[in-house]
Amino acid sequence: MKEKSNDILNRIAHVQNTLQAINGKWKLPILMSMYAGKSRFRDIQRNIPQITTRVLSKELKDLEASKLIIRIVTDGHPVSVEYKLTTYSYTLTPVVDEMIKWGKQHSKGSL
Amino acid sequence: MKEKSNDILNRIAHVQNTLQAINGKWKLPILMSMYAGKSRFRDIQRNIPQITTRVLSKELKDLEASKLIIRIVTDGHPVSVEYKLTTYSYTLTPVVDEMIKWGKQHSKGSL
DNA sequence: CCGAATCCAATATGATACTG
DNA sequence: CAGTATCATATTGGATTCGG
Repeated sequence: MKEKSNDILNRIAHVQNTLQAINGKWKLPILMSMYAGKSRFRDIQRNIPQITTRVLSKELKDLEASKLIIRIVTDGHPVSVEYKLTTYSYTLTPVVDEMIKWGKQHSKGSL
Repeated sequence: MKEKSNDILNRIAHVQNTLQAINGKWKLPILMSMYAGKSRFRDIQRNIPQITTRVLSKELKDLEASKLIIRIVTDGHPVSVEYKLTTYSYTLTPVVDEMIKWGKQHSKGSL
C-alpha cells in the first residue's frame, strides 16, 4: 500500500527519529570535531570551548550508546583514550552539511 | 583572509546556529505539519499527537519569534487563528529533507 | 590528560484542568 | 477551537573539585 495523505505522519516520524539521534546542542558539534580528525577529549573541548567536561563526558557516552562513536582505551602509562567514529556516524554527514549551509546563510548577526 | 585549518570552528559555529533555530524535539515536526498545509493549532496537534497544548503553544511562540511563522488572527465569531509559514521557513526544507532521509534509513526498530 | 563526582540552576517536557 | 494556568518531573547545563 502506498502512503499518500498520511505520508506526512511518516515523514514527521522519520525526522523525530533523526532528532532523537542528534538531540541536544552538542552531539553534532562533537561529531564534527571528530570528522575533522580530533578524537581526544581535550581536542574536542578545544573545538567546542563552551562545553564543560561534565557535559562532554555525558554526550560522549550517549554517542557511544548510539553506536555513533567507539571509545578506545590504550593502556599505557598516562592511559590514552581515543574516540573513533563508526561508519554509521558518517551517514549523518549529509544532514550536517545542510545544517552548515543553513547556519552560514542565516547567521545570527543579522537578527 | 581565508579560513583554512580553523575552518572547522566556523563550521561548528554554523551548525550551532542552525541547532539554535530548530532546538527541541518539536519545531521541525511543527514546521513539517505546516509545510503539508496544516496551519491551525488543532490540525498541527493531530499531526503530532504526542505534543501537549502547553508545549505546542510555547513552540509556536518561539517559531514566531524566530520569524519562521506568522500568527494571523481573523476576528470572527469563534475567532479563527492561523499560522502561516514565512518565506524564510522554507529555507529549512533542505535540512528537513536530509533528516527525513536519514530517519527513514535508520529506523529505531533495529536498535 | 581524561575524566568522574557533586551541587545546583535553568529549561524542557508532560499531565491535567480550565477559560473565552 | 485556541489557548492559559498550575504542578511536577526530567533533562541539560554550569561551576568546581577530585582522582588515576
